[in-house]
Amino acid sequence: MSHTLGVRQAQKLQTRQALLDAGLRLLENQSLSSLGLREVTRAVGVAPAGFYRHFQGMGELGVALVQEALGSLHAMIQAILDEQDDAAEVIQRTVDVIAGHVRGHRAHIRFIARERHGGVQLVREAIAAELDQFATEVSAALGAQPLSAGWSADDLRMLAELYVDRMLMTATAFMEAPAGDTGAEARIARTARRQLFLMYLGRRHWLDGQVVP
Amino acid sequence: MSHTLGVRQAQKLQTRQALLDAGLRLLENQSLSSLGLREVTRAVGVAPAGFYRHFQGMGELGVALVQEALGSLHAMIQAILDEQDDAAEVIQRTVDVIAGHVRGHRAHIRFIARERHGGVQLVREAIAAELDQFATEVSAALGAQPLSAGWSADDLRMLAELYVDRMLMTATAFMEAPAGDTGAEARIARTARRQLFLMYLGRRHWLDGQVVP
DNA sequence: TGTACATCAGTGAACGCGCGTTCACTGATGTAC
DNA sequence: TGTACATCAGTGAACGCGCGTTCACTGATGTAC
Repeated sequence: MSHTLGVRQAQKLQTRQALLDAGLRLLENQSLSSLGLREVTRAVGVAPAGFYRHFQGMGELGVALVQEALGSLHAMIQAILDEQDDAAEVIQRTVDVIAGHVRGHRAHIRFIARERHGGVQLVREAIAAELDQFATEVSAALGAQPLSAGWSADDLRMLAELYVDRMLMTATAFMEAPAGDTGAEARIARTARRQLFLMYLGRRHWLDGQVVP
Repeated sequence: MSHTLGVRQAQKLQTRQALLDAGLRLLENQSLSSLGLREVTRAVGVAPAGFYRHFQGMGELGVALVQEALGSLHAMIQAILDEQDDAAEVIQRTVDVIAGHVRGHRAHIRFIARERHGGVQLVREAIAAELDQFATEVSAALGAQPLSAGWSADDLRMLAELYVDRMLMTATAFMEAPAGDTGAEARIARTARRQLFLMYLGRRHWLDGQVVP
C-alpha cells in the first residue's frame, strides 16, 4: 500500500465533492428545502440513485455543506482573533479579512445566511452548534485581552455573541453587494468599521460604574 | 349602499386571509420556496384553482405575509422609539416589548428571520425594503435625542442599522426559545439588555475624541 | 319592490411533468493465495 | 506475477405520487331599470 487512498475511494470522494459543489452552486437562487436530489445529480452527470452512495438525503448533504462553509470561516475568525494591535488597526484588518473571505467564499456565506434560520432542522442545528462553538472561542480570546480585566464570564460570552453576530452580518452584507461593485463594498466596510468601533467604545467603558440593566 | 364592503368582497377577503393564515402556519417547519400552492389550498379547504383569485403565485402570497409581519413590527418599533426615560429604563422596556411581541407573533418573526435571506427574491427584496424604511425612521428618532448632538447623518444611519439588526436578532432569539420556557426567555432578555447597554455606552462615548476608523 | 341580466369567487376535472426511492444489474477495483 | 473471487460505486428502468396550471362551469351576489 504505497498510497493512502485506493483508486476506488479517491474516485468516490471526487464524486461526493462534485455533488457538494453542484449543490452549493444550485443554492444561489433557492434554499435547501426546495433543492431537488435529481437537480443535483443531473448537474454532476450522475444517475439519481448514485446520490445515495454518498448521502442519505438532501439534509445530509446540507450538513456537509455547513461543515465545509464554517470550516473556512473558523480559520478566518482565528486569524482575526490573533491580531494584536491598537483598536483601530485591529478593526481595519478585521473588516478587510471579512471582505476578502466573502470574495473567496461568496456561495458559502450565502448558504450560511440563508440556512441559519432556514427550513431544514438538521442544518439549522448544525449551524447553531458551530456558531456556538465560535462564540466560545471568541469568548476565550477576548478574556485573554487586558481590556477584559474584571469582566464576568457571562458578560464575556454576551460580548462574544455580539461579535460573532456582527461578523456574520457584515459578511452577509458584503455577500449581498453586487459582485464587482467596489463602491458598495467600501461603503459596507466603512459602516462595519464604525459599528465595530462603537462596540469597542462600549466595551472600553463597560466597567465605568453605571448600573448595568 | 349602507356598507362599505359588499358581501361578496367581504367573503373574498376572508378567503384571502385564510390562505395567508394557513400559509404562515405551514411555514413553521419549512421555507417559502418549498411551500406548495396545493398544500395551502388544502389546508383552507378551497380548490387549488381558487388560489389564483387572490394571488398570482406563492411569491405574491409571500410578499403579502411580509407586509403583515412587518406592519405589526413597525408599530412595535414606533412604540419603543417613543420611550423617553433614562437609558436603563428604556432598555428594560425595549426588551420587554420585543419579548411580548414575539409571544404574540411568533410565526411572523419566524417568517421574517427565515425569508430575510431566503430563496425567494421577491420576498427578500420586500423585507429589505421594509427594514431599510425602519432604519430611516429609527435614524430620525435617534437624531432627535440630545445624546445625538454632533452626530453626522451617516453615523446616525450606521447606528440605526445596528439597532434594527440587534432588535431583529433579539426577536429571533426569543422566537427560537421553547414556547413556554420562562428560564430561557429570562436569559435571552438579560443578554439582550446587556448588549443594548454596551451599544448605549459606545454611543455615549462616540465623540470622545478618538480617531474613528 | 320585482325582474332580467351581468359579474365573478370558487369548482372539479384534466393535463403533462418531474419528483424521490427501489431494485437487480455491471464492471472496474481490490484482495487472497 | 497470475488467477479466482469479493466488493461496491455507479447504472438504468420502473413505480406511484403530488405538483402547478388551464379551462369551461355554476350559482350566489350585484346592478339597472
